[in-house]
Amino acid sequence: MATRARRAERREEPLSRERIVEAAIGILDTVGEAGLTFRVLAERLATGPGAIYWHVSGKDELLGAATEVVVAGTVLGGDAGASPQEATRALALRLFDAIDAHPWIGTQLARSPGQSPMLQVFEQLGRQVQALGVPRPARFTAASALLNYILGVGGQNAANAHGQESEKNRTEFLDTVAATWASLDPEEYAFTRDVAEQLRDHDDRAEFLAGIDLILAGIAASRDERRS
Amino acid sequence: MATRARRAERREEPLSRERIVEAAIGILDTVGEAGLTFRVLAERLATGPGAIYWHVSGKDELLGAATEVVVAGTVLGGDAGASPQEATRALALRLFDAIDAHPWIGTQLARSPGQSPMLQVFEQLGRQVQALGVPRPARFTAASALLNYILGVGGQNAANAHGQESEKNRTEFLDTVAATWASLDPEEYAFTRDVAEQLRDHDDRAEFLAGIDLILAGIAASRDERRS
DNA sequence: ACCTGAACACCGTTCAAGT
DNA sequence: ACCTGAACACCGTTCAAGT
Repeated sequence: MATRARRAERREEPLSRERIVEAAIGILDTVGEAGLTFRVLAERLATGPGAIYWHVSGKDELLGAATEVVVAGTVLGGDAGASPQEATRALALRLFDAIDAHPWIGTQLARSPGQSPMLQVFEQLGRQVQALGVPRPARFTAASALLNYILGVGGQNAANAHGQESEKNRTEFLDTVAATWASLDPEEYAFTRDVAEQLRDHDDRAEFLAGIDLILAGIAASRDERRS
Repeated sequence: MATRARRAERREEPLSRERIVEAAIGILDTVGEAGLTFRVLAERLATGPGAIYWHVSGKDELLGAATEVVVAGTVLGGDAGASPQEATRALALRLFDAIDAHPWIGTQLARSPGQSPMLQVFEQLGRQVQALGVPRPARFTAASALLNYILGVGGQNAANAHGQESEKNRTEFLDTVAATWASLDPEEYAFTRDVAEQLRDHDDRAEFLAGIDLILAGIAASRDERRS
């Protein structure tokens, strides 16, 4: 019996790059990066592992394609009437939320240097930097600083495996970290101990945004200094 | 014949956590992260894979320990007479160079959230932030911004697999990227195309430092704003 | 053209057996 | 206490064979 006929019987669509990437995203979001296996993916798609290789060259491309889909969906769509500062903050927050919802892109974004997903982010950041009035030679540095900061936070979020959904686990987690920090060697970790207390009512999102604002302030300061 | 006697005959030291971590660093530096295998590591140590598990709980701990050794060696040792700005820049540069020499710590640093290596960096950055005169409640944000930026750049350096040692390959690589950027869709990638030319004489280290300066400028601006 | 699934060449990790 | 190395349970990827 032909494959097509069997699929039709089970009311399944034929295999396609798009369906494969979609299924991969589903697995990544639910089971995490370590859970994405060609065998698991093949099972979910009701086929064998080899079939996937007809549509996708390997795991790297698959992860890249998955990242591209998610990033493309979050990078665009800013408010047209917003100021450059507001637009930058909004873009950064959209990326933060995307990484929060799909922690694996935090790892993946950093791994695709000149690749499409990172370039998409860089492009949008660069446009805002330009709109901020940064002179041409300083734009690359400003956009890169924003990008690298976002990538850094993204990597942290991915590493922290934000899997602990509930708010309770969240505060529990922060309490544990705060307690650990407070118990560090007083001489070796004087600063860390000193700020440990602040960690208990810590809002990742707000903290992320505060970092963006710091860089934006630096951009503004450098720009104004040049003018005078 | 006892193991000890055999080792003595071959003039080998006995296995130890320290020797294992040292050997792992050697492999990581030469063959890269993918080249570090328990079988390869065991061969280099003239033993079986299982022996390593007596001294180290697993691969994660091994990578963590290797990162800790390298980071501990680079985080300390700043000039005592330097200003906080200079000290911050020097610390950041030391980290940049360490990541450049051992690209794998770029990946690894990001993966150890509350772990020792990251905390060591955070602590040193925090001390400089404090020395910069940043008020207490703003210190955490400032230190985090610096840290996340450094982690972001580190991840990029690791991804770019700076393996291409020679200077020639370096400029060749930049030329290729610049050419790729210049050929992007003019509407979709207007900004990236515009800055592509700057990429040809691009100094990673200087660019990294410029980003640090941007954040330092932001920190100074925020601090002074609060004062007035 | 597209799919199947056994097979290959690897992993990290375990563990009975040795010294 | 420490080491050995075969064995286990996985990987990503390939490929002859099918439809």
